[in-house]
Amino acid sequence: MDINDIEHFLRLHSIRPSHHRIRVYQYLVENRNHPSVDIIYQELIRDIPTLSKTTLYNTLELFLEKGVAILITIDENERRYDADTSFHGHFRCNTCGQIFDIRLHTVPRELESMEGFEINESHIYFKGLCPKCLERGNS
Amino acid sequence: MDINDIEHFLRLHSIRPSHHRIRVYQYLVENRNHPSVDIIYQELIRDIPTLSKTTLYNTLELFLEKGVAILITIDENERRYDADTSFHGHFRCNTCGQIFDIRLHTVPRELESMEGFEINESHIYFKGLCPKCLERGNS
DNA sequence: TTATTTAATTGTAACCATTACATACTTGTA
DNA sequence: TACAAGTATGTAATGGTTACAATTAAATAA
Repeated sequence: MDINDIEHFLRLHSIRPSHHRIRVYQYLVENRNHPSVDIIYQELIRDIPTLSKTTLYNTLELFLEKGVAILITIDENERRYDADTSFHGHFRCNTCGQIFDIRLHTVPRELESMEGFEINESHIYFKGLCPKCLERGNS
Repeated sequence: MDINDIEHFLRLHSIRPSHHRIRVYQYLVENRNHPSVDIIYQELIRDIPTLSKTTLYNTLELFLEKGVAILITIDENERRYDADTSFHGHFRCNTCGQIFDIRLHTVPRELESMEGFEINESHIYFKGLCPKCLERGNS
């Protein structure tokens, strides 16, 4: 996704495409690693030495509001973000901490017990051990 | 659930039933409100004036390890606990903050894309507006 | 029961992600 | 160019959680 596309995309979602916002969104799109604020910060600060963490928090909060990113709370300690807003699940390895996307076949429609509720977000989280860490632990 | 039953239950899960542990577990069982640490603390401190928050954190961490409670991370700001360890979903109202249990019919078995993973926990979270807040907002 | 060992609890301080807020800077528009 | 509105910055505060050393309680054996 090139800069112009990102600019256009952000505008489409009524987000003014400032330099920083473009860079943050670009990072999210190109790195599907469900990064924490600190990971994004450490990565971008190398190119944008004046970047502040408050700006990151503001920008990410704006992305959530405008619906171009989602918040993942699978980690108890810090928030993680994902530019893939389509419905999918996540798996976190309890050893290495990595977060994997899980393609979901059966979209949960538990509407029976949820009449009268307005559902805006659905999240499915799995936790356990990823193949690499499993292998490492067995050897 | 009376004190002796709780004591026995904790022992069964290799948890030494100290006074505080019994009280904490009793609170969790009798109050299915998915409390935060602070809520439990405010409630128990009235009866146990010497209770410390560190003890609460230690106790709840032990409960998680031993599998007699689960951690709910549906709230971005604080951890919540549930003595109901059977598989069920949760709904959080974005207005009043209340957390509801959701009975799930279709247990997610997304095993296709998850071969090689060891799954220890599954969580399903919904967020939106509860009936009461919806009604209040419309009037 | 008493002595002894081990485990549980406490209180304080530290930690760290997140937020508040006032200031400074950019950008868009006339 | 000048103005207004929107963005970004840095510092300090907030608040949930953790580390740790000291104290207290519980379990076991003599």
